[in-house]
Amino acid sequence: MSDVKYQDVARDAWGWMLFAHARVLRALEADLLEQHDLPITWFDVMNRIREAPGQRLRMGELEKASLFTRSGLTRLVDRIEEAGFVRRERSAEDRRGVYVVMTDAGNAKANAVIPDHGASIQRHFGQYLDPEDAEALTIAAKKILHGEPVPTAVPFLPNG
Amino acid sequence: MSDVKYQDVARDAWGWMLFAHARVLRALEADLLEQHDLPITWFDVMNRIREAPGQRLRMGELEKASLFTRSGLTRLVDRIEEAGFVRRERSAEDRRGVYVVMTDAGNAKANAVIPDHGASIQRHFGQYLDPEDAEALTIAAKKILHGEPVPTAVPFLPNG
DNA sequence: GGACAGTAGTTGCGATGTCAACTAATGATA
DNA sequence: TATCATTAGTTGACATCGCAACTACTGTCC
Repeated sequence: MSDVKYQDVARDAWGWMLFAHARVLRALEADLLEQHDLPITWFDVMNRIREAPGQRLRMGELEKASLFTRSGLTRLVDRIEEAGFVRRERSAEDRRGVYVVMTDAGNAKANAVIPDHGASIQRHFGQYLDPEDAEALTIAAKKILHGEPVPTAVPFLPNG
Repeated sequence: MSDVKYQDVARDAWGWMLFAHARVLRALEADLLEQHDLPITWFDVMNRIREAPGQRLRMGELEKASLFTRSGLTRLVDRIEEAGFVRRERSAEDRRGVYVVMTDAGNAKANAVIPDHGASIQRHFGQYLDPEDAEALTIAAKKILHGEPVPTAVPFLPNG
């Protein structure tokens, strides 16, 4: 197989991946909003904080885990905080820093949402894949991310 | 393998796919903007029009191919038109309708961009995948899109 | 041929995200 | 301790996108 042809294979894969990604994401967003009135970006941020030790995370760490920009996160956390699902705490050690912390209301909300969201992923994504397909997809994605920093836990929504 | 475990496999795959998607898309966008001062959304729309018979496409067809909403496309086409890469022509048969048509400047721009964009895809995506990985990814993506309408040609950027 | 449902596309408004500039705190250097 | 580069996070200005409402045109039904 020539180099040119291989490039075509890769380019095709990228195109199809993009299309599939967009369709699934839209469906998941719609489900979450309809069933729980929760934007998927909020849910993603909340899950990352829940996964962190002490259920709290600095803005900078959230940025690395979420692929949002810092300023985008500031505003996103503003909204989630206003809804009462997280709160900000100034860091004692470094007074520039802020911890974003889960609230009880936030944890309750997340616990209510997670089963339905898992079902949504199954319905719009997993249902169509054999286990080998899913494994292959995971392997390919990890290769693409190669040396770059990746989330420690598997995300529900890495990029908002 | 239990159902629960299989759901986890699928959910993991979705998470990793999302992360990989976001990273690659950001890199491609940045390259295209830096090398050719062209937003990737513009490039995507232009390519879809180029692929269409007569290098022209109705707004509604563009909507199906791009996963943008109609109103989003109206404004996106506004901007591309203002830059001179496409133009609108009212349909003769149906005077409600509009064709978006490539201009010479638009074709020249696309021709200049395509090789570099292909190289970007290779650099940020294809480089890390064996041919089998890329094939598996394509197969999985097609399965996910199952019965839904899909683009006739493989897109560079399906979802803007 | 007049009413009216349906279709094509645009527009007003609001929501969300980015970039660059900013404030505030830290830490190293002298 | 004064200076200054660096880091954490926020804010202002702006761009983009979606939903719902709108205009304009088509085609059908009576």
